Amino acid sequence: MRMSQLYAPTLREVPAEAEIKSHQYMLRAGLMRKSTAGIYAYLPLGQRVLQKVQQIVREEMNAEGGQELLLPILQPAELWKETGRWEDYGEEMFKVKDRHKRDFCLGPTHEEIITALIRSDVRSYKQLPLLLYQIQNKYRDEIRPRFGVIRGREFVMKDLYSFDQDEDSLERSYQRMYNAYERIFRRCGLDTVPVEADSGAIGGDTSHEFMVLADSGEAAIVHCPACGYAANVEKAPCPEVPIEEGERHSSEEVHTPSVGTIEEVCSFLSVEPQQCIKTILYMADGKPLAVLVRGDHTLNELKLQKELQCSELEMADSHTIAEITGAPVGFAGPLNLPIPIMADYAAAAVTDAVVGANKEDYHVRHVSIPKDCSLWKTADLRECQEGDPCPRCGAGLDTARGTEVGQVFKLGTKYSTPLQATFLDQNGKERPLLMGCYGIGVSRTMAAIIEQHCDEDGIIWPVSTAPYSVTIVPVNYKDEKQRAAADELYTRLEDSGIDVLLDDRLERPGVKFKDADLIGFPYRVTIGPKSLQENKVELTHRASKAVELVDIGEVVDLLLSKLASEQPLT
RNA sequence: CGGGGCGUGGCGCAGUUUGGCUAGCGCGCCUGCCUUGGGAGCAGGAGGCCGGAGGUUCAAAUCCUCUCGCCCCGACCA
Repeated sequence: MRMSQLYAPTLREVPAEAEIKSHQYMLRAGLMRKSTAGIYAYLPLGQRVLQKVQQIVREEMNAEGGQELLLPILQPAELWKETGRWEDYGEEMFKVKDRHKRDFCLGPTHEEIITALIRSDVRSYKQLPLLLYQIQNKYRDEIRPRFGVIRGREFVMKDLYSFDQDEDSLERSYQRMYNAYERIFRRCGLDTVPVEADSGAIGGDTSHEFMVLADSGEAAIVHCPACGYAANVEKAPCPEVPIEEGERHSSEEVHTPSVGTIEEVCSFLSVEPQQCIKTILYMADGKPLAVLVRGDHTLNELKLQKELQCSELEMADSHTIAEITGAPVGFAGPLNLPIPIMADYAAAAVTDAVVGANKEDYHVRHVSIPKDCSLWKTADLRECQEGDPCPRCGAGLDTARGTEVGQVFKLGTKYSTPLQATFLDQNGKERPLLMGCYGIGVSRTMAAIIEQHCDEDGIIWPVSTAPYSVTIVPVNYKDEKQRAAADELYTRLEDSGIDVLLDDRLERPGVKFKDADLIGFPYRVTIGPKSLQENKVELTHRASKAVELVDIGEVVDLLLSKLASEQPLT
């Protein structure tokens, strides 16, 4: 490809809307443009990268026996109603109506549609295991699209669905995918960490997320430096805390005028946050409930929801809080509350606590939660945090942030049962299929690669995902000698199968160098007047900035070997 | 949805508080000259219903009302 023909509009200035590097560079390097919030058009360079990532995904999926197919994006509501997810997915689903007023959605994922597809055609254990996948656009009406393509409303995703006859077989499918994911991300040049994860709206029991560690990441994870355990904070369990016999104080009400938050209470009463108890009121399936968490802890709604087994859970509004506690927000407490009280293990063990008094501008101190409160139940309800004991080995956990690029789930029969996807086993007995699903956010992966591979000048593509591996930059394309050398080298590189871009623009060299660095081609061949007299060209490695003078006749072979050695083997 | 902010040529912004002449600046774009090893220089030029709709006024980018969009923080998620 010739740069003069390529539609790659680069920007000198950083678009105001882009906060993080990957977003800025994707816009500046001309990889994509925004259409509307969370929706992007991919320009030729971006599309090439996307295709490279997809190709890696394809190869690894195929290597594990996956078969690619293409599924509808526009999906009928009926299927989603059968699994209950028409409601469960809620506001996040793009819903549309056709001219007959029938309900459809733009598929946020494809479990329903693929299960419905295979249920009529898969009848026997002899057809199993079956691994089917698709790479296509998915739609989620995110509350807040963010970070460019990292959290878009339209995005490219690969999903593979596995169908097995028993748990052992499902476990094998799961392992194959897990291993394939490690290979895929390695080939993309990504450093990922697999973490134990909650399965959220997709469902199922076992799940791992593949995280790219980044400060800009939206997910918080904990990991153990001692044994290697790693999990999403939503998932990591916190231990039960033994209740110790503390010194018995008699509780007393204290006047705490307009002292609402934990910080205010602590400084006002000179106590530590560990001694304060947050009383949070929730509505679970319409019924009120109070939850106690220690002041230095964060409630984990996922854990709470699981413990309650409710389908709808939301914090009570200020009106409800006032009605139940008799006090404005900020003064709720567990004493004499007319609703069930659940306590996190750690909160339930506090024997000298400060709690809200259910009375405006009053708190109560020296409260023993185990003795003075009538708790309905105690459970693990808080988010794991730095320093908490590792659930496997007990060592102190570290925290980090990450962007999720892939997730694998064992779904079991969550979809096959309601959708009646069954097969006949060896004994002629009808059984539901055991399913797994395995997603990779392809467009998000592209952004994650940039996050991990960039510097002040721009992107530094790994060879495996670079839009072009090599760019040829003649310092002055008007100069006949340089032009002839550039053209010839361009042809030879193309002939040898290298993705090469010739910057034949009549721009000044600085402009071309800047663009080359910004777009991030792994190698740049500079053809300049001085070295050309000795039949040499400069070969610059984008990542290391190392420059070597190479005999023009040897460039192709040298590049071929360099490119090959940089592609991670599988 | 709650809180904050922003909509002015392709990009980045000024002008809005305190209404007033042909609405500016930098970058990019076009033409010519010149230049060619890190986003050159000179000259000329194109391009803007000031997000939209109402209103106030002799006069609105500027004031008022409504509306649409975008960005950031939070609650949700791959």
